[in-house]
Amino acid sequence: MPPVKTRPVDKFDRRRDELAESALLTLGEMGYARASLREIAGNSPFSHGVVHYYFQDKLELVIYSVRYYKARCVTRYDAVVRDSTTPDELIDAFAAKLAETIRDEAPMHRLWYDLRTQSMFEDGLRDAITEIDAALEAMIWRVITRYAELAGLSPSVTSPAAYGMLDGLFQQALLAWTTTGEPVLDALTTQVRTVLPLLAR
Amino acid sequence: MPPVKTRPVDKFDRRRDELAESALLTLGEMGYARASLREIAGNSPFSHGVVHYYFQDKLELVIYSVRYYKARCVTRYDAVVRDSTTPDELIDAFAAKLAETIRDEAPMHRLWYDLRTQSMFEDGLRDAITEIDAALEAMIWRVITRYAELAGLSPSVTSPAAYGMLDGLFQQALLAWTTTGEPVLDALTTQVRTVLPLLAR
DNA sequence: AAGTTTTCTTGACAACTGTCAAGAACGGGC
DNA sequence: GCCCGTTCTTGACAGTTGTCAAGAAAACTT
Repeated sequence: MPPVKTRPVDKFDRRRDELAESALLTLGEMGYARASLREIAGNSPFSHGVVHYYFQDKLELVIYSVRYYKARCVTRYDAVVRDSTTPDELIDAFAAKLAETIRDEAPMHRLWYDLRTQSMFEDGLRDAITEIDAALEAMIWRVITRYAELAGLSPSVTSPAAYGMLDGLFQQALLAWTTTGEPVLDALTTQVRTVLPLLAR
Repeated sequence: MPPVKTRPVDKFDRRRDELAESALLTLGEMGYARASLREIAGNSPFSHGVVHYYFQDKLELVIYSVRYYKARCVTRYDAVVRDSTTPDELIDAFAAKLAETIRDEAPMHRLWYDLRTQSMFEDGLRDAITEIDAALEAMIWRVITRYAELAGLSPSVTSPAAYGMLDGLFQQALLAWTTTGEPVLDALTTQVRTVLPLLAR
């Protein structure tokens, strides 16, 4: 029974985070299906058996890991929303951040899409994925409403629709990035500059 | 050496199609990673060993199968494009077809998204996926340009952008469909009615 | 009807998977 | 020093995987 209350409670949690960080490396490189626990542990300071000391099974590790990552993610554009003072400034900053995160964190993003897709096949993933997806939608909606506000307009689409469309563009860019590389990021930037104004009237 | 030229050339191809059809059943139900060749063969009139008589390996079977399915797919909206005489008629027919295919072929669609995502991890899938994706984009573009034409307008976004956005909405609806069921299709229909007019001006 | 080629099944292979139990190593309190 | 709970490693388990070879069955040719 690992999670006893003796000693610092977070010592245990800190190891979980450490495991999660290693797991994300491997998961982002190989994807959910091909990333075995031995491979994950191999890219960590620990041996493969330790996983079951800190997590009940592989699924719990994966869910914990993606939650651990996405927790930092959902505030990615908050500074942009806060600091922009004109519609165009917001668009440019938003588009730049989108491109930046594809460049810097592509493995994490493709892992996210992998897990989200797997959740259509595997029930155990569904709840966590649904929850994170809702947080991402809210994150995008903050950008949209702020844009509309700065432009003196109001959104022309619902929150889910705005998220769906922008997520589609982002995913498309991510896909192209893994094959084509850098140039697609300019295309993404251009697309966002064209599309965002359509989402408020 | 199976593919010899003796006898009807298509006898061989016909079996491949039959295998593909069975494979699609299992792949659509379990996803790419969890659908084993034994399971695939189990849902077919054949035994597991026959796969390697008609295909070099699992990847070739999967690629052949998804190509086999998508070949029928990329013309799905052509009748809509051809027969619609007003912008609103086109939108309604298009939205209805989108909802219909989610209802009727959800397993095939989630398989498609599964494979497209896996192509970011597995090089062997990349080429086939890229090719199919381009065909899907072209299919959507025919809808968009026809809509603009009927409305006496011209598209306000590029072909990739239009595909990315609509694909995002579709994927979102598919995801919600597997958890929520029927009601999400109305939402999709509404979204398309809102969004399509934004794509021409 | 016999022979030949195509088609399919069976059974095996090596590798890999998640899981778990037994015990070693480590840590701090006496 | 010793003890005891926590932490980690090692090695094994049962099951699954893609692949392939040997040969049975079927189809076709002559």
